[in-house]
Amino acid sequence: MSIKYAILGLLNYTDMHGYRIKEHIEKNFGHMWSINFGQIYPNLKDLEKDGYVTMLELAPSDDGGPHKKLYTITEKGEEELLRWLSESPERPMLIRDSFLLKFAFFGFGETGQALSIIDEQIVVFEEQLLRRRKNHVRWERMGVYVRLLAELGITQNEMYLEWLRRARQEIIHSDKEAVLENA
Amino acid sequence: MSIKYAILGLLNYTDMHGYRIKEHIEKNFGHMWSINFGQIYPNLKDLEKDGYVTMLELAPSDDGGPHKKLYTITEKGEEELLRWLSESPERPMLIRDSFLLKFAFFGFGETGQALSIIDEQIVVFEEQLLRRRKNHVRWERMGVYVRLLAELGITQNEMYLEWLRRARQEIIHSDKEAVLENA
DNA sequence: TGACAACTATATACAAAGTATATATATAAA
DNA sequence: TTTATATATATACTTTGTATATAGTTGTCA
Repeated sequence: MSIKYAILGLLNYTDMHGYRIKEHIEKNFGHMWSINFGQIYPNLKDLEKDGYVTMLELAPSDDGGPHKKLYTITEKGEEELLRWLSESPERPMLIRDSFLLKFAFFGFGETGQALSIIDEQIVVFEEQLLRRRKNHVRWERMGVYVRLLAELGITQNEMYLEWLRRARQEIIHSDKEAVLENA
Repeated sequence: MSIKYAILGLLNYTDMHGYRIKEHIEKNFGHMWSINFGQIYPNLKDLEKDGYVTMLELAPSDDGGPHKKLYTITEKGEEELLRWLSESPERPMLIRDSFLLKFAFFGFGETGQALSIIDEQIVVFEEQLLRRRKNHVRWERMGVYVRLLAELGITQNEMYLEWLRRARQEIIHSDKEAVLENA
């Protein structure tokens, strides 16, 4: 239900076609948000059907480029976006993360395997943190809200890395204890 | 794909039926994870079809209670769980949160509305933090991994609350500046 | 120049995750 | 004894996410 509003929100900045929407999300929110064409095109159709956007079909000859469908938000669409903005968000966020799920069951497997997967995660999030810090400069000029979101991403990333490193240490520690108890 | 492994992991602790699985998740991970019967029952059927679990049908007369289907993990199921544990998690976590999405577009709406939604979020996460802290004592006895997960939840929650409060202040600040500029 | 890769662009089938609701029995309470 | 609540399963449906097909455009390099 919220993907429709994500698209509507982007179209409220500027007219776009599906491909451009994906590109925009990837460039600006690629580290914390991703979307697929399989979600974009059907949703654009629905938004048009509901009268929230209008579609202008551009034949290849019109601008030299490939066949495009340019979408523009309507007045009804803007109203709907504002209505949604003023509405309380449904339920609090839920974290669906296959690493954390795995982590919960690491006790059933071998400590060595757990540690090497944790090490992989540390690398992944170190790289992500670098990307986020690099992007932060660009986002600073895009208004409070976008800047604050970017800062949340960075803080959350730093905290998560700290936790991963601490987890690593504590797992090693508790493993040694277990070995001693068995001796 | 990972819900199957969540169920398999729980069944590796002890035999359960669908209703009990939901109850268990709600009690222990209800603040960070939720699951529906519509996900549990079809997945249990699939797991049985694939030979990862066996099912024992209990008629109402057998134990006095209502009709139950007790599921037990098989050796093949345990092997599959261990194989999955040793595998690198697919892609890093992605946060799907309707509040944060809304936040990105708050600039299109009125500052007052944004602030009141932020205030609601603060209340929600203050309550959640209390629940998490209360549960922490119970989780301390459940091994390193579960304890570390609980601690991640608490730290993440504290950090998020701090961010919400800071965001609130900075939005008010930048709103005053905007008013002055217009004057 | 002409073949081939990379990029732009849309579309659809499919799978997984999540929501809503229906059904039935058992137990507790009023 | 009726009613509400808890236990238990099932299924239809919606939303989200993945994979893949199709087609024109641009760039390149042999």
